[in-house]
Amino acid sequence: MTVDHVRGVVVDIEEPKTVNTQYGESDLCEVTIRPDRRSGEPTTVTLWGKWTENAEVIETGMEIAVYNPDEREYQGEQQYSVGGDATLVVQPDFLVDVTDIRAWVQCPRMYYLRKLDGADHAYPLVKGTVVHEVFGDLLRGRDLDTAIEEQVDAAGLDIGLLGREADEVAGDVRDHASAIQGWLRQGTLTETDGAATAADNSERDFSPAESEWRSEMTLISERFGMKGRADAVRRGMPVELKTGKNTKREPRFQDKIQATAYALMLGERAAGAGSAVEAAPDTGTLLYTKNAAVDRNEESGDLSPAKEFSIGSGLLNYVVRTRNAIAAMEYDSGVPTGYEANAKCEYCFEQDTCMAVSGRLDQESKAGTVGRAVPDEELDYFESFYTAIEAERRAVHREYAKLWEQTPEERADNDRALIDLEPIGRTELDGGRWELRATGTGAVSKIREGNLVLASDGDPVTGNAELARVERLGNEAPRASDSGNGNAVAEEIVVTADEPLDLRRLDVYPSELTTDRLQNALHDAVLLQSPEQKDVLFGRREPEFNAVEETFIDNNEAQNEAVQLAVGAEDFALVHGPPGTGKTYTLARMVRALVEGSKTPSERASGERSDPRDGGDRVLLSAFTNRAVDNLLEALEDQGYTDIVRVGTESGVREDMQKYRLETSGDPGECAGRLQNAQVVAATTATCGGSTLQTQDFDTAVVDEAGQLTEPGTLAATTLADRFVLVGDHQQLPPVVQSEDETLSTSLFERLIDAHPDAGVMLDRQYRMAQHIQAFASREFYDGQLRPATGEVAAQRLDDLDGVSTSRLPEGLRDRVAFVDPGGSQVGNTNPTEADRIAEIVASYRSAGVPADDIGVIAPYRAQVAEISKRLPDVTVDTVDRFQGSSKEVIVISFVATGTLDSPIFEDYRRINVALTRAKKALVLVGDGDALATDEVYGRMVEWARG
DNA sequence: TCTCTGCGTAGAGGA
Repeated sequence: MTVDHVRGVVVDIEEPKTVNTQYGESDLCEVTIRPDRRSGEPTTVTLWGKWTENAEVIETGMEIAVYNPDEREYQGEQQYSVGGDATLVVQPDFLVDVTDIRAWVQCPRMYYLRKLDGADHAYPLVKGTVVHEVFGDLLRGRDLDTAIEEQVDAAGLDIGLLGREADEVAGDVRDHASAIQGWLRQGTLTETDGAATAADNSERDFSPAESEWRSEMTLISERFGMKGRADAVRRGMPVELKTGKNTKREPRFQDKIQATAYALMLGERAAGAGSAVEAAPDTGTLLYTKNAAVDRNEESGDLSPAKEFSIGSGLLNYVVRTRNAIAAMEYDSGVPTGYEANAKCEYCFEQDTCMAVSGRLDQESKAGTVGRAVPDEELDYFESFYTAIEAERRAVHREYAKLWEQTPEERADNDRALIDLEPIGRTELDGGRWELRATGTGAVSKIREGNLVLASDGDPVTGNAELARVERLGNEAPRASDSGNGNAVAEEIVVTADEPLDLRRLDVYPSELTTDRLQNALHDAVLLQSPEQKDVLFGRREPEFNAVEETFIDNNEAQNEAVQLAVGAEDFALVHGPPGTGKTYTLARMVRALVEGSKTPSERASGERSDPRDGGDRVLLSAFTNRAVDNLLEALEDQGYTDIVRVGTESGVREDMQKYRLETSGDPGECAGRLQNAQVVAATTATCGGSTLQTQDFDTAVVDEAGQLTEPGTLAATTLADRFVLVGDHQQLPPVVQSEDETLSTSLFERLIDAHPDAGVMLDRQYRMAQHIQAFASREFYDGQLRPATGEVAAQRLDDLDGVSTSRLPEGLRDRVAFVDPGGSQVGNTNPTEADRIAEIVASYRSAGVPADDIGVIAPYRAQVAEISKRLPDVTVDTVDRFQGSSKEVIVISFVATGTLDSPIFEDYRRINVALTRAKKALVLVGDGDALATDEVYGRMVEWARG
């Protein structure tokens, strides 16, 4: 029997050796694996020829897979060898980007520098991007002039930030685009059978046949652990557009490698279970548009920018071996050592960065080093965070595995996808995008409106798949066919995408963007910040403050002190804001004080005031979520401050804050000017880590909800400013971290507040909860220091609401805090009996006159949230995590668990702190009293609630 | 094995 592949964990590797075979001398290396699909008997895999190069980087413990192996039985044992048509894949679960393979081929150092340093804002990049967009438009049959005009307009902000003019860029783009168009016409001519003439191929009727061309194809390979996006595919063959100059006759090697990688993945799609190498297209095309642009201007002969090259098994396997080298190097996810370089450094444009990074990290490098190494504690810090971020990257890679799960059980368990959708239509939108519609089954998934998803015709890996944005996940009335079971709700699903397809499945698109930005923030903070700025981060110096006498808020001492501290801070200030303490109001007041203040803290301390337009701080306002950023803007607006620019995506920014949103398209000077002249810039931390805001700097960064941010996440904002203010509550939810690594789960806010308690102020008066509701949280989480701000706050009750009478409530719900044990039992992550009871409880409050809008239901699991929502369509029902930051008059909490509390969700007590402190006037806990009593803290909570 | 938001995706070029 032959198998299409073997896969397993490496348990032993022999030294490579050279042997004589019937074909002459050959290298071989024997690797022993413990296969994961067999009984666990060790199996020998022999690597032949060039595959032995990979043997040098393979370590025991790594996983390898061999496709189409030569198989033979030797002394009763199955043996496999990699040579001929077989392919070796090292660490198949580590997904390597095609552009990373390209970088590695240039120089392995380049691969690491890209990862650490991120992209800079450079004209060739912006121009290249615009040309690529125009290329895509031409393939979609659009008119050249319109395409250029629109795409240059779309890049307005980037062009403006580089100080360029639209006309100038349009001219440059036209040179490239004309070359493409000329070549496209030429191609159409030679391939159109006889009849066509040059005249027939006028601009007007030129339109590449749909079947022949496919632009911008997303490719994800399970088999090769590789992903990327091809510029275009023509008759199944990859076409890559290069806007750089290449004066050589031959295509550049790294460009060939890039196109070959796409060819390999196209081969995998074509091959089915067969050999991807054999099925791969045999030709690749590289379009060097600058050559043609130069030729045209010089009126020299060759107008064709295209260089074709043949793709053979040698090149395809080289791509796989390079990919393997990267995956193996990433196995221990260590900081690059500096020894990776194997290219010529002499002409390298990254030489300066390369030497600087090596110098800072105290490494040797072939290119040499500059600068002094950062202190040991910083090296340790860098290393531990680098490793932790890479562990997060691994977690993202594991999410990709969901894309190729195929068994019905796996698919049913997959809450990262919406499957079995029924396509109901598509519409072409302005600008060439498509709106795709389908009806869904109402299944529970992580996918939400606004998310970026992979939309497909049913199979996201081998089928037709496109990145898409979820526009609507609306519920409709149940379809007639669903009326029997009563709980399946058909929903209309609307997405937008670049290309049309039959919408049958949506998958969460696992993006490494966050990990990339965290890595960049770490690099910027440790390797680029000045030693003085880093002193306070590494505990070498206490943060300094100037005394500020001015009163900013006159009815709340702690709030006033917080603003004074922030205004007087030379390095940083910390504001600890427990639930309902007016954190957002204080923050807005603080931002106004910073903006109005004079330039230096010492000047501020002496009370001098200069013209706010040129004297005040330039402030960066940031938070982890778009919602938190928009809440801050709302508070600023409420206080009459509107000199704000909000940077972010259209789908991320709340409707009423769109008026502040920075337009990224339009007149370059206007776009850039708006950003550059803004006194207050607001954006999520992820956006702060992006290239747009990297062009900006600020006097003060103010970061809200800082307790929810990882340390590098916070640094993405703080590295853009001279000093920073962190506002948050480390007794509420910590950052969400997917990997086991604990390094990222403590926020910078928490670390600094522990290390420098004097640099922080705790807001201790809360304006939200009745006395009895806040009592438990105050005692358990805030040392009893959290108090109601006024007697009115303390004494508030439901009867205060118009038309509400608690006398109409059942006995057990009349107290401000109640506990209900409905019986029932946990089913998966739901508890239907509890959901029923919660629906009854909510109905009681409704009968007593409480509007639906004043009631909120909180559950630990999404599945239970869905269960309750079905019964209460008019009431806000959500997870604890998503309820953080808001509040309701009445809160009902579902605990789901029965018997024991063994789910990890109950381990972090901060989650219950958040849930309990959402209520203003009434709080009902619904759960299994016995299960809750098994834990000390939950036990005390039940005691308190039973009152 | 539970919580989950971000980001125009990835790639755009320089010598």
